[in-house]
Amino acid sequence: MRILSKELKGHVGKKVMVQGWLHKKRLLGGLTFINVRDRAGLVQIVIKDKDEVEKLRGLQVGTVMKAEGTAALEPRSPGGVELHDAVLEIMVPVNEEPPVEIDKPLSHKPDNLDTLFDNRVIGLRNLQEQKIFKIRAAILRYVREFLSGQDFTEINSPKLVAGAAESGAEVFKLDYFGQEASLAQSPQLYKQIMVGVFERVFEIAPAFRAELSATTRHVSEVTMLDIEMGFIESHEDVLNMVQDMVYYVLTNVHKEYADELKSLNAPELVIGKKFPRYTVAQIHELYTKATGKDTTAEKDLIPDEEKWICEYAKKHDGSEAVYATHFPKEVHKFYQMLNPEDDGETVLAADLLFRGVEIATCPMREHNYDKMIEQMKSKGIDPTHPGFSHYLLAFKHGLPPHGGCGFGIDRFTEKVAGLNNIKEAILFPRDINRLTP
RNA sequence: GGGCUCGUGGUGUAGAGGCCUAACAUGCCUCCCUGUCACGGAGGAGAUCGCCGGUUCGAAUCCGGUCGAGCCCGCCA
Repeated sequence: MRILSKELKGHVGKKVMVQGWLHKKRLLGGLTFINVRDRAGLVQIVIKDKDEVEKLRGLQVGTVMKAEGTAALEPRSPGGVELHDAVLEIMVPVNEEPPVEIDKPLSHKPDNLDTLFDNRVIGLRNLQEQKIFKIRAAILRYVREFLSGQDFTEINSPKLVAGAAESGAEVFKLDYFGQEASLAQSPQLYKQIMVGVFERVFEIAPAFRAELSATTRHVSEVTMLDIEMGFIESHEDVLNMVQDMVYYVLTNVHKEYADELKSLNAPELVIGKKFPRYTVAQIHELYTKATGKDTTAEKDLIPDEEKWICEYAKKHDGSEAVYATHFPKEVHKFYQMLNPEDDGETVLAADLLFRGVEIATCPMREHNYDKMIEQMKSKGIDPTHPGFSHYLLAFKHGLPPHGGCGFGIDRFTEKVAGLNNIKEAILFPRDINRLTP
């Protein structure tokens, strides 16, 4: 029976068998140490028998192998336990040396990202790379845990959709059996429709953006966490729900993956249960005063302001997460609710910023059918388009006040792990000039 | 779409007109080594310096073009 590297200490003195990939060889003459990697980590195997060592001659890192030996307590061993008197069996010999090294950190310098991704298939076996994606998986696990605990139902909406675009982003067009279709750039319309079914829904899925953006925070295929919640009393309910979720995820991930985050040089987490909130106008004002660069005429936040306000909130409020609220109506989407408190000058939408980038947009939706039609028309959108007619049907037949968020999992993982480029947090990133591997 | 920057063995870097017959680290190969954990030691293979053209007695190095990549802005999330 196979046991895992982490289970070795429970079998001290017993004969055990491990399987995994050859990770490292250290030949000291009469004594050989090898590390074998399995899904739980590394196991050190000590070999004295010359014939056993000889089995590894010419074989490279990545060789799939089996080792049977005695688990022995050994304080000089990395994990305190190691395998002695091992008999090796090569399951899949590997003769080619790996294109990148897997036992020391790979370069994440901007100039080397191309090589990093070209060699991604093997590079992901690197223990440091693995940590990033273990953390990403934990983020998703805690998101699901939190939302399930709040009675949200996880849904899957179609990614092949009829032409219409629900936001300003460019879409990938494709031929759908002769009909014009596109890849979904957001599940926005479907998650709102599903509020009419389950009240509270969320989806974790790819969204496709055909923007010609080449920055450290844009990719063509993103993983979005989309949440929508019905029967809210105010925009505050949305902001609080997302805030509580982010707090839950961050604190748990930092507890479970403290060692990994440290070894990735991720920054210390600075956060409280309540995230500070600043209006867009306040941010413009504070930024202009602090930097001398006048942004008060801007509608949206400029990237440098997003960075700046996060630094400010970290120092001033002890929080690396901060809400930018009260976006001017000029940047609003037709499905977002205008703020009744200022006659619709601003929109009930807020951006969640974390460590300098926008992580999520958290608006309240317009749920009144007639107002929706009106807002669509004012944005030049045809409500009778097949991409919208079904959507509007849900409103006609009753949607409660609702709101939610579109939350970028890739950006969030990037920032949690202390990375500098969204692509480093994606297994196989897609951007304007990368479609492989 | 606009601006700026970078392409040197598999990988990461140094070299910035002649010292380059291109250096260092790591990885790989051979040998030595019984507690390594970035093992150590000795030796070896591996790059026409992205590509094309130009300037020059002489180009990895300067210039032009081209291809590839990165970063910022815009757009967007």
